[in-house]
Amino acid sequence: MVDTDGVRPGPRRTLSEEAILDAALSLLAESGADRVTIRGIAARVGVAPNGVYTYFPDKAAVLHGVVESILGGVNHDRFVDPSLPWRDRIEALALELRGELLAHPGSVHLLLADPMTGANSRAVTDTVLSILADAGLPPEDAMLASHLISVHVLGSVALEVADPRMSDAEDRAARYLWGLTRVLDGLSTHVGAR
Amino acid sequence: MVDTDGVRPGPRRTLSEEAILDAALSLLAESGADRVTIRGIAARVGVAPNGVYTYFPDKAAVLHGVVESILGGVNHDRFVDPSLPWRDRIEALALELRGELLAHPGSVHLLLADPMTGANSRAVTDTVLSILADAGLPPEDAMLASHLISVHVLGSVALEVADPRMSDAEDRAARYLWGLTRVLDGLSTHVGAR
DNA sequence: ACCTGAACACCGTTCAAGT
DNA sequence: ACCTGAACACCGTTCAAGT
Repeated sequence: MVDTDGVRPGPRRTLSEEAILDAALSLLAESGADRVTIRGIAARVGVAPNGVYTYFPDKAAVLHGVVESILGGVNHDRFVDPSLPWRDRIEALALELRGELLAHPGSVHLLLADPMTGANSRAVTDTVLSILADAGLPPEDAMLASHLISVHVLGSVALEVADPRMSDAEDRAARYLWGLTRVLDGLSTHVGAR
Repeated sequence: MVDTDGVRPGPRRTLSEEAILDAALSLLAESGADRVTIRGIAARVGVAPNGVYTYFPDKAAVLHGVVESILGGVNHDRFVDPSLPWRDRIEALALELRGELLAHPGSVHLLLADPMTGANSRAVTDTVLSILADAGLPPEDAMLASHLISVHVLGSVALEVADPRMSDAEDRAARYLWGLTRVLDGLSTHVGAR
């Protein structure tokens, strides 16, 4: 899950990349995105503030690792079965991603600010692209459709996290699905007219 | 445009809410969202760092004002003509909003983090709702559709600003329109099936 | 190679004081 | 009422030093 190549024993390596990311994730879950701080992480893993820089070059790299770690929790096997209708597969993946992002409030904003440049991010995109290819979309349209789905997932969750006005969780889930259905309808029309 | 009620003369009011917001906007345009700083604004308008707090209670209020100021630049008159096809009107408004947001890089993230709680934000939403009502959508569906369109506009621009991989501006605009067309197709299907 | 103490250049915000 | 100086409690990051 986590990139750990280049790790060679030095004098007492008390930590690991993963330990730092775990600390960052728990900070994210407990206190929100703006409390994910190099100094907070260092305190949680029991090291001086600058000790973190042995494992990551800067804060952006840590946040990148956090995003990758979250996206690593997605199990792709459940969406690759090509015998299922492509819309059901996209819908299931979109629901899974929403759940993963909502489980870590603040992670959406990290993804929106530093998008899609990691191995696990690409893996999700590749899964979407393969489903769309199964649906009969030519590669160029599949790219556009994949981007559209990313926009919907990330945009929806970002607004959902930020806006406390719609208090009922079930209503928010229904709204998410309603929008996703419109998007998939629009894509279906395009597939039918290809 | 800017909320200026409650302004009464005191001993030498050297500034105004608007002057502070203008400073914030220029900072946003020049240096990006994370450089929009209370201290930076204060320096630009020639006041001590805490002088800003005479005009705004905290930084969040300043950012809120910035968002409102940006959204105040949208001229709604061009989208209210009900004789035009509703899809064209939504499309024109969505393009206008994208332009406004791209003109101030970083503003999207402000909107995604503090959404829709100001007068100008509501004005944009109301315009969308009235267009959708003209299209024949019942109020409940119009709310869902309006939210879907917000998600698309904000999500698209956020990813566009953050991701420098697609370098050609024309390609990015085409991608935006492609996605918007799918969304509007999905809504058209729903309108037709009502 | 790894970790630390100390420092640098920043933040947002508060508070007492001056006018 | 408005503005300031000073301070508080933070940031990310660097650098020289210790092991």
